[in-house]
Amino acid sequence: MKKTNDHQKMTPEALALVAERFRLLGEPLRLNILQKLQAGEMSVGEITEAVETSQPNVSKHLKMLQTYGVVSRRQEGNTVYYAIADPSIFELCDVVCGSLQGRFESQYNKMRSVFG
Amino acid sequence: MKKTNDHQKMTPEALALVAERFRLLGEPLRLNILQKLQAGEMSVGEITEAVETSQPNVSKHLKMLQTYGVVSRRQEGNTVYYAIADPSIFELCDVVCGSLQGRFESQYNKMRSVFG
DNA sequence: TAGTAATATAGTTATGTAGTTATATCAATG
DNA sequence: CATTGATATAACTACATAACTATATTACTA
Repeated sequence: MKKTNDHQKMTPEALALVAERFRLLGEPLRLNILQKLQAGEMSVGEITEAVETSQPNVSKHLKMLQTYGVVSRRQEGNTVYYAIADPSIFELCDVVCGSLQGRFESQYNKMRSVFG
Repeated sequence: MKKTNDHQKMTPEALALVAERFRLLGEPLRLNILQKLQAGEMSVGEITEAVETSQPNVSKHLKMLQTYGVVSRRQEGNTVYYAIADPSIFELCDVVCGSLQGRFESQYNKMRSVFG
């Protein structure tokens, strides 16, 4: 695992692709769907039941996620199963969670140093 | 460094916070600004010159980035300097870049296996 | 082949936000 | 204290998109 850190050389196109990926993950419902899928493959119906919105809405977001290669689609008879295709998204979530946690902790410590 | 993988237990609020962070990074101009700042602290004027848009637009995005704790703000006389406050964003970019690269490579290999 | 179930698409509305121009704030300087 | 320079805010426009309802597609089944 080597560090790259050569972002200075990112072309505008590459930058747009990265932004696109972030924007894809920047919707609570999509994150929610991905989170449910982390336990394993699910049908559209199951997903619709798990997250609380309409089935067409779920289908729309699933389509986006598939278009960008984040989930895979498998049809079996009448029902369609989606699954995580790119597990790196969970790595991303972990990093963000860590960052947010650190942020809240530092705010907490500031409060402690004032009140404690 | 331990693996968490307990996303099942994420509350809707936490999920919204994570999505918010992704959305913040999901704008090419903001990513561009952050990329420029990776070299070190810069004034608003310098940033405006580096990325190509109006100064008010830059100020607006800088404000968002600061609000969410991604950059810090330091005023010296008339000019204001911004700097990266949360380097984890570059880690995020690295992960995304790796994922995208893998995706293109696999498509490339598919093409090769068809045409080659 | 008619009917039903599962998923996808179309069309619409409402909301968010990126970018622009004009203006305000604020600090230095004459 | 008027002016200039640096940054921030306000008001606006244009566009993207999330969610909804209605409908279409597709596969199974009686």
